Amino acid sequence: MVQYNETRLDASFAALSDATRRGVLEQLGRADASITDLAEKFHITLTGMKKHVSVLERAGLVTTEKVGRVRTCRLGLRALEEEAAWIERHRGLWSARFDELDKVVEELKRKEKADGRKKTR
Amino acid sequence: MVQYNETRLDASFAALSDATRRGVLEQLGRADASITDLAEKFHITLTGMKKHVSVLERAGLVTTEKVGRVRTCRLGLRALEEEAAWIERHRGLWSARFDELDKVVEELKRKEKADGRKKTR
DNA sequence: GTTATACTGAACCATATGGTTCAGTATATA
DNA sequence: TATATACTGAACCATATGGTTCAGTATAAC
Repeated sequence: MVQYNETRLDASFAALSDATRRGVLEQLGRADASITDLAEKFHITLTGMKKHVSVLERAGLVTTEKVGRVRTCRLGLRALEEEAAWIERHRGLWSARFDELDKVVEELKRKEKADGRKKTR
Repeated sequence: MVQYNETRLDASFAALSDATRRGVLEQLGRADASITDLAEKFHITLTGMKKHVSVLERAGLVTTEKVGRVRTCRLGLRALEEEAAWIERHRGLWSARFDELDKVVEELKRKEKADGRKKTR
């Protein structure tokens, strides 16, 4: 019954798939920054950085506020919760699946041993 | 000192940014499946599904094995560990950052109150 | 009032993505 | 051996991405 916003997951995983944008998030984790700050830090044009920030903003990972001529970027409040939930849920499925396989293997081993007489745990 | 494989993170977050591929992972969490199985399940062509599976495979999230004419897909062993680690690490930064802001706010409140005479914790 | 700063938007470019169709190849099945 | 199945690869299409340049607008500083 876990309900994910598929569209937002699309947007945020896509946002995370770029090293520059992950870097920006990391940076904003340390301090708020203007578009200019970020553009300089990552050696791309202002316009280029603006685009990255827009992507992060659309994904809800960053919020921005313009005061005077400066747009300040900060981490979004929502912050990776949904993404973490999705991944954790699937890590669960994953390991359940592997445990299951393990059990089958165990069972096979057990039977093999039993056939060879001795019963082991 | 945490070292991520940036290229792989790129690939796997990109792989996760598509709802069909997330569905495939979910499906493979329940049972292994052939390309045909998956293509039918998601109502796209064989060729289309093949591409999705290739993307997941390149990201290391899925492994496949061809026996006879059937290619069986299963979850990769690596399974989201790096992605989970990245996200968890940054959730940490995130909340540290917000705690910090909270502290500043607390401090401001405290001062305000102190100015109004009474000192509160 | 002029100039410098900080951003914004449009347009362009090369490449990638998600999908298709069509034409194979390889392997089972009858 | 003939036929059906399961995949594979090439080619195409529309749209998106990550980047640029260039031409603005708005605000601050002199």
